[in-house]
Amino acid sequence: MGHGQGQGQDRPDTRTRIQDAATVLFRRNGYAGTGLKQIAAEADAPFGSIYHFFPGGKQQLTEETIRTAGAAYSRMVLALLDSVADPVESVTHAFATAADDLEATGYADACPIATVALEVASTNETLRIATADVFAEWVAAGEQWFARWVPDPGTARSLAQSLIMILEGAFVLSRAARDREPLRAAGRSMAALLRSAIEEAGRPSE
Amino acid sequence: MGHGQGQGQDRPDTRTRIQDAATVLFRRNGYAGTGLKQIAAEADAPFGSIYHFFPGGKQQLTEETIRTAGAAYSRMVLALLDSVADPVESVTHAFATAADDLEATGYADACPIATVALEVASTNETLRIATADVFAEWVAAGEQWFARWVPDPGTARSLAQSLIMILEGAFVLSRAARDREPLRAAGRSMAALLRSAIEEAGRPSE
DNA sequence: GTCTATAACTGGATAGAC
DNA sequence: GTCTATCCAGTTATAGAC
Repeated sequence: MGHGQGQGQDRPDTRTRIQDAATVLFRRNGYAGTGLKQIAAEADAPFGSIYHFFPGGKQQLTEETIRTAGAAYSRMVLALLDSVADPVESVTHAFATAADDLEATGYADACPIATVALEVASTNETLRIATADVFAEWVAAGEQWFARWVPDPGTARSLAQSLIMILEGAFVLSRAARDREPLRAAGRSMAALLRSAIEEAGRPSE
Repeated sequence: MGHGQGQGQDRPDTRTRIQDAATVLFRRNGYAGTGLKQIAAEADAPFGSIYHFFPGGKQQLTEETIRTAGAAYSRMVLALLDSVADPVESVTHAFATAADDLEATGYADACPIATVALEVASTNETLRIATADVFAEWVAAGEQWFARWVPDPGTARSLAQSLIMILEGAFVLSRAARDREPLRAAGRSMAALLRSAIEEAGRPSE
């Protein structure tokens, strides 16, 4: 090993730890509910390091967190959807997994950006656009995924939007009730929606 | 006119103004993002009146706001659903109205409790339960409404949950993008879901 | 019951030592 | 680059005059 960024301990660098801590805290406590001092403590980093790595302060840290966590979440969900061959079973399995994961984390780890998205929608234009960009990427990725089984692009897009929306809404209800049932019901509805769309595509001459 | 609560001006009493202001501000800026001083200013009430009428402070004010606004929103949506005879058209019309209302308010006035619900789900047990109670009442009311057209109670309940979830998720995406399209897509999906359920109920012997 | 002043604390942001 | 001390505006909450 040379010198420089060798840490002896096997942990990420300060900048990464700050961003990871911010991701966790924003997801659980929201934007206004999370303090920079709290982030520094959770990251085990000195307070000043936040402004060293993120000169734009809380807004810059939050924007990078939204975009990074949003992209990571998209990859995670797509990998989950690709782990099952049949599309309807795949959607059902994805919602069931989300329900179990949510319960396993004490109903804390749902969507990484939804709380912040609602908080900033009317209060911070820069962050609002960041959340909008993330959702737009999710819809585009979902549209590509559904296009494998539903030829009409408009239908595929509508299915992708619906999956994201019903998942987001289910997260709200499941977290509030501390109950997996809403997420499971969401999975059943999304499966039904996809099944109908595939059937519809099977008989185009109507 | 006698004496006592005659105000000369025709405006609600102080307590009501405080609660109304809190409803508006929580909906737009969230729980942590709204200060009591801001609420007092918006209500045109002295700061001390908040603690006079709500001795439990911010938490008590928020809890009463969640429950009151939640019940009012439920009545509003049900009245909207009852304004059209055909159930599928009714659902479509309700989502279209929500989309237009959201756009008309600068994408600010969506669900009155969703932002707060996500913020408090992991941080304040009293408020988390208040939001859960409101959502449970919404599901129960929706179940009764769908039961008029779908005999199976489980299906009616699932439809009610799905409507609320897809509406909540659509609010998140529409507010983030400042675009009515997600809410419109949500309306189409919910209409499709209901149509399938009604058809299913029409041929019970399968 | 109305309203003001202030206490006690936490927020984001900055300056500057090392 | 790391870390501490501090500033000032903001928060919730309370005390007490009127």
